[in-house]
Amino acid sequence: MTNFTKDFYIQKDRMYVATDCIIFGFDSGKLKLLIFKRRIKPYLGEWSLIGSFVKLNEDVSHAAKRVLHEITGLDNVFMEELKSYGAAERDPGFRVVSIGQYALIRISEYDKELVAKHGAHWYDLEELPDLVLDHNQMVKDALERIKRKAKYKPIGFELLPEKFTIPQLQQLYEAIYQKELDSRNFRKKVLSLKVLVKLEEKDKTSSKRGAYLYKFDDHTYQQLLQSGYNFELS
Amino acid sequence: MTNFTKDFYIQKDRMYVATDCIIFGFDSGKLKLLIFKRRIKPYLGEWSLIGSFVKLNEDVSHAAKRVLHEITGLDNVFMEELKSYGAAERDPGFRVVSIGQYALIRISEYDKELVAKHGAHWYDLEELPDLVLDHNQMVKDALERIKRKAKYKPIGFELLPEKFTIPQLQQLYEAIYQKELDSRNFRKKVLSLKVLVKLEEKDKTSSKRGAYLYKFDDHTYQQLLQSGYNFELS
DNA sequence: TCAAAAGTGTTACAAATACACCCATGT
DNA sequence: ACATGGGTGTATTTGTAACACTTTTGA
Repeated sequence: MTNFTKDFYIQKDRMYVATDCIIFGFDSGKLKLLIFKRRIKPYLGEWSLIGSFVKLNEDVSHAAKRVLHEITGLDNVFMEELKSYGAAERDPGFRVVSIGQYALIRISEYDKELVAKHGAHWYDLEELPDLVLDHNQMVKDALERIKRKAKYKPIGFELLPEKFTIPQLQQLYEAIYQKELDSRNFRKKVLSLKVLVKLEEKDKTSSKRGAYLYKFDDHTYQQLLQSGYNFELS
Repeated sequence: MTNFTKDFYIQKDRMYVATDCIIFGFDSGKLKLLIFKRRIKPYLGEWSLIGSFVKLNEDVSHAAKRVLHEITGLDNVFMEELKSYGAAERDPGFRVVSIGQYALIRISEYDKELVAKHGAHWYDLEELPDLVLDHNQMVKDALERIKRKAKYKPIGFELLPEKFTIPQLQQLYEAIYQKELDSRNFRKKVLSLKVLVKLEEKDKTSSKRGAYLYKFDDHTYQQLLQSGYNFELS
């Protein structure tokens, strides 16, 4: 690198870049969020999303995955950038630009010990406490994103166990859209998409009769995508 | 701020934060992009999006507006965050996280002298040259965003003059969706949305008969939005 | 036997698509 | 008078929304 080039960068302002994870789960018919009580200053004792500063030699997306892994023990989780939070005064400590990333995890699979160790808790979305900084706004933005995205991408399945029942799936979409759906229409539509595989097994945890379990068939879904198909579910 | 707090930040990595603007226009039935030939190192002489480093005391969104104003003379332009580009090695000079922002401008309104002064040019989207760094990817991502967004938000009007004809509007949507639309169906649908005001004037630049000019009625649109309306145009 | 959730079809309505001709005007 | 783009209507298909009863089974 020439001196000229070096000068070009050297005179600019450098700042912290962080990433905050908005981690969603789904349990007992409700959307949940994983937040934690901060054990260090600043904001000791306050509720916060899970985040981290991005290291100089680390991709932003990697930082988010690292954080998520540290706290849940999970890898290969659905995670996507939400947006950046770049107001100059958002963090009174020092200038920090944060990249919000939302993750959808199967709530049954996370490492409970690890979560407890970090002082993290699953909260009902409706009963969220105040979070530090602009973290409540991040949650709100993430929810809206999920609501919209669920209409054209099968992201719902990321929140369910690998095997799930149609009523569970419906509950999930009702939680996301925050409105009730007609079970006949929902079943008709979701099955017409042809991306569910019906299993022989039944799940009897929520009824005596039991409901058939299904699996999401990602392979078929990918084929549909390539043939110009547009997933849609409302 | 306590010493503890200071320490908390001080030991972290600081990096440059930049913003790059993907500036779209629409002219002669085609989508255009405003790019410029760099006049300073690094990448002297190469084509690039317009961008800037974010200053320590400046909102990220403000930096983007500043850049856009510097180069086009325009304020109050539709601009929205696209996503961040945060790969560790994306800029070989030094670690730079860039926030991509896309803007839709009325191509008739920009300051031509200013644009020329900065070495900027409007390029047909299909004939874009290679751009520096990951800028081509940014353009691709922005186009996809616009394609999707145009289906549920009336962003198209940001690219047209205040007064426009239905055929112009259709051409625009054909350029965005990259497919031809049926003029009868298009007209029917767009008029059914009730957000266009028909004027008495005609535009005769593209036909002898002339086509009626319309204006977008943002007031009515805002009312529709609040009553739970969902703009849709395909 | 009864309570509780699972599963199933049909009809009415709305929206999307496909499709072809006349109109107005400047040259 | 003719070439060019502007403007209009209808029929068909497709998808969405509304709606109620029977089935299964554990307690």
